[in-house]
Amino acid sequence: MALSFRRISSVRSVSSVVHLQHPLAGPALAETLDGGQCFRWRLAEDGSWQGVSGQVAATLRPRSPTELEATLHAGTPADLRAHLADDLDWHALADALPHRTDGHLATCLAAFPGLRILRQPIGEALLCFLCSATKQIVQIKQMVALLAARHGRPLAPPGHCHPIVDNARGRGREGCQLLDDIGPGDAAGGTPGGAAEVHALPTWEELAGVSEQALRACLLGFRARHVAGVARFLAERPGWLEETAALPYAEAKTRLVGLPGVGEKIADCVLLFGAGRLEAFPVDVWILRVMAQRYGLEGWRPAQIAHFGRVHFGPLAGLAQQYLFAWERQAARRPG
DNA sequence: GCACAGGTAGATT
DNA sequence: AATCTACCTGTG
Repeated sequence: MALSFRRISSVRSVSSVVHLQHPLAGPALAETLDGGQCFRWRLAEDGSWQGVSGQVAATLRPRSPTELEATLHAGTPADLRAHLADDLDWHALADALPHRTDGHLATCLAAFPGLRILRQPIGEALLCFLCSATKQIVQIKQMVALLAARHGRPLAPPGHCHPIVDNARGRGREGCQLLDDIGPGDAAGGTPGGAAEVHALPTWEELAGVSEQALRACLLGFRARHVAGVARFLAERPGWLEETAALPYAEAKTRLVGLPGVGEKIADCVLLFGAGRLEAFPVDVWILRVMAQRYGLEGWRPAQIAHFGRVHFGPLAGLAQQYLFAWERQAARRPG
């Protein structure tokens, strides 16, 4: 199979080495896990990546461009493999973008070789991007962490929280400050002082039972009304999201845009990150800036930019968007 | 104190 | 159909 898991510890252990079929390292790894396409991965102080998606909770340690040491706190290797979308050749996909005739795109590709679009459960993508409206990534992560800690189901029993890693003494402790830790100064909702449990994001069924006030308490602000509205809508329509994910792109997008709080941009994010539709081309303020400043499309409106993107970048426009976004964020962090 | 943040929806021109 | 504006709230 694409990606094999070789156990490196005892029978009960959850630690494995993930052999990637396609290289994922350096800036591409960081940008894939923490570049605004998902909001539950974070870089720990020891250099490991800790994250949750669906039923997966994992700590990843890069060993080589094609090897990740993966400690699974919850979920299966197959789940992790699917989340990382290692069955697709992301270098080949990037090479299929029009970088030979687009110098700026070529620059972005060279800066983040191997950048991926992760596969997230569509319901989680919808929830996260409903929270994203006019918020910075740090704050979206905060909201999502609170939603999981207060309203999500525990993913692993408390005793399961210390991974056994037998090739080093006592390493693995850091796996425990995982995920539901929401930073200093945030008293409520957490497990006081003790080892944090790993929680999944609440399902939409679970969210239907959460009051708008409780959602606001998770720092959602006006987005709480949108989340509550979507929860009410979906509660009466089991399978609606999954059916939507299976529809052709245009039809799926039309359905999503009908949800409260979901416009063109969020619908495209849900389809790109939650339904594997690489043709979806979300147009946000960053992309608007990129197109104005680097493609000379000053004054174009979002709908025009979206059309340009689909035509210019083609069926993998969403991947191009992620590269452009990554480059622009890096430029913003390090001017000059 | 004030603008701004990976937007959306409803009102106004 | 293009252009405002309110909507929440943490951060600089």
